[in-house]
Amino acid sequence: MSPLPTKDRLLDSAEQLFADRGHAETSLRELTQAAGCNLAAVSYHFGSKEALVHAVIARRFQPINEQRIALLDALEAEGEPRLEELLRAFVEPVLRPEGQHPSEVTRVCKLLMQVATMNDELAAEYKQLFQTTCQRFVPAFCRALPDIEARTVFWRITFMVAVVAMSFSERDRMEFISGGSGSGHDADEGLEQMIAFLAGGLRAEAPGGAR
Amino acid sequence: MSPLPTKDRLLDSAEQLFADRGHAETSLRELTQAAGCNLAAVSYHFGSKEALVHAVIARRFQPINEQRIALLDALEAEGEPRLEELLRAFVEPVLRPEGQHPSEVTRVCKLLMQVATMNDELAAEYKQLFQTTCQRFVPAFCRALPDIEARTVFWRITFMVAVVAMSFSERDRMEFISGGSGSGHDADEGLEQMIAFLAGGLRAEAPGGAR
DNA sequence: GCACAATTGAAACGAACGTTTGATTCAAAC
DNA sequence: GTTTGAATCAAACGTTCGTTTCAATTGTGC
Repeated sequence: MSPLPTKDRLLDSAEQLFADRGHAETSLRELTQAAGCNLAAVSYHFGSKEALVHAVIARRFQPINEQRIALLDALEAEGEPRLEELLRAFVEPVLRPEGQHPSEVTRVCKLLMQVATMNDELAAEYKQLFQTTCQRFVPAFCRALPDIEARTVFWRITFMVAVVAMSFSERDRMEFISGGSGSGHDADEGLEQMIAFLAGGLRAEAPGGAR
Repeated sequence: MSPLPTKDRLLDSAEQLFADRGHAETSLRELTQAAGCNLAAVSYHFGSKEALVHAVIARRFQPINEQRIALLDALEAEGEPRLEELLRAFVEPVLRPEGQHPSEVTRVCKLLMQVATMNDELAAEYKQLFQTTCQRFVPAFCRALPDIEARTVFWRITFMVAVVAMSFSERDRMEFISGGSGSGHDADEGLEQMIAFLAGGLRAEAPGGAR
């Protein structure tokens, strides 16, 4: 009937439900029912609900950051990367992850948002998954923007993180914004639009000069 | 002892706790204890926990959007506003709300994020609070960016919304990004940095041309 | 065919949840 | 001084939660 083992079905159902309504509002009973397995399977395979949450998050975020680092390595092997190349290496693993269906992008971005919103002691553990990415990309962005002082670059990377995490966390936000006349369902177009937007923002005239 | 009436103390404590860990993970027992009142006070003054959540959100978001519309009215009374002026009218009510302590900015942005993450049928009700703002600002941004086609402007407004809602939702994100060497605790500087970044992104060369 | 470990199943556990109840307090109106 | 209505309180309600238990089932090496 179900080709996947119980552990994977649990991860899949949990990801879906956690992204849709948050882990706090998802009970193990509806989760295990969606996965087609017994309630006790969560304790058996993961130990606790909290451990399942962690497994769901790590399963998605680790590959994203590994892919980011790999792309950055490839870029830096050929010299100093241009800003747009850096942006592509940073954004593409989220918006066009390898071997993954585009319909999963919204789900992953919802998880990203929820982790960013967390304030528990748990959150620190999840955010550590992004530490290496930060340590590698922040200096690279600074080098790609030599005319902009570091403090301004830090601000703008903060803004960039918000764009990457939140823009695709809801399929219909662009439809709401445009009043129904435009929908942002094309992930490839969204990627190019996002890179262009971020490049413009990162390279913008420093505040004070622009007024 | 406590100068504020129970209803207001409940709203204040609820806002604080909802922002910190989310409404689903906040029990009415700890909430009423923080507010220094009885457990039944929530039912008495609001009817239900859900109604309290709604009251907390509406109390912050309604003034923000009213202030946005008022600023936009003032701008358009003097002709066609420039892009930076539009941005200021859109961002300032969030980052520098009138008669409010700057320490509350983070709290409000956390609420903004959580509403953006919601997928319940409730969420639609909350997002309706932003409908008028959308209907007024989106055409204004399109007029301020005559060289950029509407579809691209819609994408970029989506990105802008992410920046405004999420960038200040955590006090220490910039510190994490900068590796500890920079902190984004100055709301005034953040406002100017954000406007400059958004202006650059909104005016950027259209995707495809920039490659 | 048998022993054995891994996995699944139904049922129950205590704890915590949102809500309701009914008595009590308290200040203003008459 | 009495009445009245709003506000607060402690206590209990039924439900749902995550977790545990232990028997039943399954698959595998011998």
